[in-house]
Amino acid sequence: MKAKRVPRALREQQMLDAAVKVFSRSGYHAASMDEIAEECDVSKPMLYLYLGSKEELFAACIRREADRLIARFAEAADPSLEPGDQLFRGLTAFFAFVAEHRDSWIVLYQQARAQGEPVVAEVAAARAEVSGAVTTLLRRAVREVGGDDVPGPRAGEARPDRGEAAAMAAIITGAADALAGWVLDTGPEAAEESARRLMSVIWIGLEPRLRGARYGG
Amino acid sequence: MKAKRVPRALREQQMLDAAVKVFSRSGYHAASMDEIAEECDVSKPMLYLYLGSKEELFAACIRREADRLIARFAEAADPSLEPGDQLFRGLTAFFAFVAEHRDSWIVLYQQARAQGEPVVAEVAAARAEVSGAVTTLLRRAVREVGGDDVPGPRAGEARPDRGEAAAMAAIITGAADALAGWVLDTGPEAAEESARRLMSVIWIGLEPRLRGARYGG
Amino acid sequence: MKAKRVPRALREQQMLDAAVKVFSRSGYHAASMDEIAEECDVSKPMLYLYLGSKEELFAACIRREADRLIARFAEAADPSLEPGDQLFRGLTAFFAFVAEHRDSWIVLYQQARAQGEPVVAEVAAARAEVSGAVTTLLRRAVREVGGDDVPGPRAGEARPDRGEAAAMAAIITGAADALAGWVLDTGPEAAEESARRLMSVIWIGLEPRLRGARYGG
Amino acid sequence: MKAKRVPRALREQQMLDAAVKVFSRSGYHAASMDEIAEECDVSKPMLYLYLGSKEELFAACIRREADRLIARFAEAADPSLEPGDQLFRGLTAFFAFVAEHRDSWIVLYQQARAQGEPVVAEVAAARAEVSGAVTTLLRRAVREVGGDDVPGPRAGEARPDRGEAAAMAAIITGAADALAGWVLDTGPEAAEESARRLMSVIWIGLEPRLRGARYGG
DNA sequence: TATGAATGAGGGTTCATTCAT
DNA sequence: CATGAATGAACCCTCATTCAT
Repeated sequence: MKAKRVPRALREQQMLDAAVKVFSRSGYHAASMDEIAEECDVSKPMLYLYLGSKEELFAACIRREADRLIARFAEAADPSLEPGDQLFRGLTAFFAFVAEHRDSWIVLYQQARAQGEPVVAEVAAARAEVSGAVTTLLRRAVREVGGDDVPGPRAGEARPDRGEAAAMAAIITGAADALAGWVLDTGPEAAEESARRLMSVIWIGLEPRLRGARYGG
Repeated sequence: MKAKRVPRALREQQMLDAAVKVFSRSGYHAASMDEIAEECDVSKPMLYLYLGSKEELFAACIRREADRLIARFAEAADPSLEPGDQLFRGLTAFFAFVAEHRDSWIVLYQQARAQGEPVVAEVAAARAEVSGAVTTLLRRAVREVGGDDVPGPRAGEARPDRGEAAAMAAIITGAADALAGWVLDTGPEAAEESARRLMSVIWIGLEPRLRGARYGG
Repeated sequence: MKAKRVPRALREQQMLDAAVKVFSRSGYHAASMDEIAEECDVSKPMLYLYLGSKEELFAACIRREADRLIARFAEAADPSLEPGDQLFRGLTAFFAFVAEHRDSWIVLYQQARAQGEPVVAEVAAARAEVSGAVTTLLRRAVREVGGDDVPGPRAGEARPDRGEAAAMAAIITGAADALAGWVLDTGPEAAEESARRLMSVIWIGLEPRLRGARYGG
Repeated sequence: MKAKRVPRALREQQMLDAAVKVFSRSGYHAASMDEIAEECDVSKPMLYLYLGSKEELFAACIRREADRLIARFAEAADPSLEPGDQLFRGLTAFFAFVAEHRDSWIVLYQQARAQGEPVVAEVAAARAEVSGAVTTLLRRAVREVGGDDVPGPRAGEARPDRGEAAAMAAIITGAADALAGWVLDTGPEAAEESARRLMSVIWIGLEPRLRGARYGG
């Protein structure tokens, strides 16, 4: 109860920790500033002094956790590897992150996606960054595999275009997201195992796809 | 002010329509009963008289929309077809539903997943029903493809077990979910096209997978 | 559900019955017109058509039950008896009434006394009528016992004046009231027994009092 | 608008003061939290922050006022006195309390008795404590007067039993209650005068009664 | 005679946010 | 650096009451 003097930088981290915990537990709207303040043993005025407002606080959470996640993914997906391995390692890092930072992931993916208006922007940006990394990876894969420039899929030609890379990235991140949720609900398993599960479904199909193969040929 | 007499059964549908619209726009918590009442030109007491409470109203929305979606999917995924076609038609129906009932889908998938506690159950149930249909489909596919009984993947054997069918269903619905979101953000395209996109990624890989092939050998 | 045509006079009684039941159960404010309408299987508009408003409905209840109670008391307290017997019989009738018409009594005494403003008048009037009967009885007793005219108690003289008769009536009705409540809480006993209990406390003291004896005198 | 800083302990008392005033004026149900908040120049959230809810606020009022009343009574009814004096002094204290704390008494006795369900418990408990004090006093009186053990009144024997002591306590408190109301309605008089009035009716009869005399015996 | 459909108004409760210390 | 005290604004819900049939 007696508030020990704590330097600002540290306090802010404690606040973000508490906020992530509470946001993940109750969702953005249902979470209350009282709850968060209590969780980190600080009075509400401090919260406002340091983080500005509920919305800004939430945005700060999103930013910090997204940065952490992206760092993990980027670090693992060494660009010197070939695309398949890159993706596999990246996904492994992702599942490891989810297991370690359960709350962070819940806020990023489950809670955040939903809200109306004010909050959406932050999360959309964070998510875009993540799937942007995957998109980049896929584009490189296409180039390496196919060689020449890539026309759209609609015109009858086979190889995927830029837009389609984004669609695939959406599919992959969505699938990873869902699988992470499934693992969290079902019981833990090694991050590598989850990554392999996912790769087994998508990559075997994705590789030929990158060469132009399509379902319904 | 208006007070046009409308029979109960009809009014309830109007109310659900309005509620779906508002919930999809603002999310469960941010949506207010006033907003919903205004949206369907009815006073709040009528909402409460017919639908009971905000929570019950939300549950009724979820139920109605989930039933619609499941009906569409089930109707399309004719069990007499072979598994690949079944899934393709089912997904096509799904994407068509999302395009037609944008709000319904948003409530079911985007808004619903997030909330803390009270609402989650309804949505979880609805989602379970959907991915349950896919799981069933995959199990049948495994049987048809593999012939004999199916051991687990952890023990070193190759073919996916029952739990893994659920994981795959999660992956597929998650991927479909994400792709639907991408289509909604990016601009419309034919439902068949989206389904083909998705099948191109997952089915080409899934079929060998059903026979026991795995990534990373 | 199908409303059988019922003549107005009868319906009104049914409504009052239901209202008494509900008012006694929940109190004036907490009772809702819906509850009452449902209790007597009639639609709310009928309630309003016949009884006017919640307040009027309550007043009608009070009036009817108070009249019943007063009739019982008056009938029993035969003025040809001597005062002690008169009171004893009156009280016996009162306790019998309470036992038979539990709800009526609760509304009259427990619920009714409390409310703020609008309702109070009706109840005050009814109660005044009851204790008025007792006051009359006591005045006659004083006359019979004492003979001559009665000065006030403040001037040093002994015999009770008119005001004091009212005070005594208040004491007696209050005591009867409390004892009735006690009996209701504790378990039933014969009305005569209750009356005797009460008389044993008050009358033995009251009789000398009527002659001018006082405590601390 | 005002926002004068007042320490919590004090504010709580102000709130209880205001609440007692308003509850006594309008009754539990009819009283609104807005009214109470306005009465003590505080915003509603403060009320809720400090006292929890309307029900808890009411309970707190009851508790505080009941404690005050009981303290007054107990302090006056010095157990070293003989029973009659004890009761006389206790009643005097009671009537003094009623005159001084009109609202408190109204809440305790008039308003509180009535309500449906939630509130009843608190008041019942408080009232039980009061008449418990009287019961104790009567029991001691019985012992002092009668000497030996006390059988029930139903079996033909004369002296009152334990249950009957409670009945008598109910009678006495009910009578005091009623007389207090009468005094409040009629105009003030000295507390001693009221107590003497009441003793004159009940004690002269009660004393013989304690020895076994009965009406109609 | 009888009712399903409808509402204005208000009550209890909570929340994000800010002073004054 | 830190907080207890305070509030405007909403939100969910319910009620007494009335049309239109």
